[in-house]
Amino acid sequence: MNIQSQSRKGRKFDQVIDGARNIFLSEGFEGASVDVIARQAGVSKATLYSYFPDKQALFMAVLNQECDVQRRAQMDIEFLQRDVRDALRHLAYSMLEFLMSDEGVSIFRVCVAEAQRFPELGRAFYETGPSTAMSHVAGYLSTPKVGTALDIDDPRKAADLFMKLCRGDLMLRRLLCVSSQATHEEVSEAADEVVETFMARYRKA
Amino acid sequence: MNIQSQSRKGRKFDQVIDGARNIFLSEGFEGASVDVIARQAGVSKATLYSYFPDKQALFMAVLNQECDVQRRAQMDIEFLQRDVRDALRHLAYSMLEFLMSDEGVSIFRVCVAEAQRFPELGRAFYETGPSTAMSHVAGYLSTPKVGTALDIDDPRKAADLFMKLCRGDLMLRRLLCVSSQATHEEVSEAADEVVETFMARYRKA
DNA sequence: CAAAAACTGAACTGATCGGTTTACACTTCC
DNA sequence: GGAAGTGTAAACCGATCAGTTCAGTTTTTG
Repeated sequence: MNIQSQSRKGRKFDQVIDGARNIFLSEGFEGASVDVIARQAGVSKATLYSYFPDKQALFMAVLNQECDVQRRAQMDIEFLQRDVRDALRHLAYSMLEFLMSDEGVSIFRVCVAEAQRFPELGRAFYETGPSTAMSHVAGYLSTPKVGTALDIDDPRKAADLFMKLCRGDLMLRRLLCVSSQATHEEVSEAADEVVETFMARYRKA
Repeated sequence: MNIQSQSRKGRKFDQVIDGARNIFLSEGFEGASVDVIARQAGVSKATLYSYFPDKQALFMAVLNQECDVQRRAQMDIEFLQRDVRDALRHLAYSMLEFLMSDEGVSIFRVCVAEAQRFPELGRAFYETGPSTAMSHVAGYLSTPKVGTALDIDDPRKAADLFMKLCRGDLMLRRLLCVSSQATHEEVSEAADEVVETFMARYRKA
């Protein structure tokens, strides 16, 4: 796929990352064995170790890439044009869709689990994920258009509220494997509730 | 301490549980070695295995006990008497104090991390922890006294909102080891914000 | 086509894992 | 004081772990 990585790092680099992601995200760091990763990647263990000095480096490489994915998956631009309520609804919906997806849940789970063991990891995840998402939301909430509809004094605090509203019981149940993937209806309903509460908090006096 | 467990299960039962809790909560299931647990507990490995058939049973025993602690740590009763705003503030503060404590963070971290590997665990934690807490809050929000101050149609949904408001950026940063334990001022300020937003959402029309 | 580079499979190392066994010591209680 | 019950330390087991080595095969490249 990636020409640069193929020429610089060998033909099977992407395979290794993909296999490692699958295993790490479902088994965690300690739970994932290098032999299993190599088998899943369709690659010999020697090849794997020609790319990465050790298991920990491979782990960090996988999660750094996942953080980038997360960052790139952020909001489309055209929603800015819409009516404020519609824009917020769209924002809440797409955020919930990501948070509730298999990938979103897995990344979060692993990062929380290993944050103590790998201090850089927790910080990197927080900054590329929740923190930049919050900044984007705060940026949108600072636009004049939003100012005409809502009375927001502290956009960062307001953005924090918006994110909080997205992380409700639905997500908690997902994280703890109490319920499986939510339906689109549930997500949509949750998004409605997010917007309703948010606008109630910041409506013009 | 516990006479029953001493007589039934041997003198060092509580030591084993305590040591195991320390190690499991900081290292996770896979990361914790039985030898280290035994050393931490000040007990021989043979003794440990005379109490528990295997590592997994010990793990579940520790976390079942922790779930009980969590349940018992729930709200005092006398706050019901107060002014609604004060009561909610007290509720938010004590909930935040627990969520942000070393113990609260550790339990949550481990349960999220191992929920996939131990399906019963995630459910048990959810039900003894967040779910019963939410029920208690919902119960309070259904009282006539609250009804005079707020216009709540769906107490469970309102309780979910209340919990959501408690799990904000502050807790996320704690979970991901971005920042260490919060000051009482930060917690107190966060509790104020919880109440303000909650009452704005459900104030009488 | 030939040399260089990438990859393979399998054997291997030394360490650690969960769990068992053994031979011995300390309490407790009749 | 002598069992019976409880705990200990350390050796031990087979399995698995992360990581290395190597002789040989495949792919790329010029």
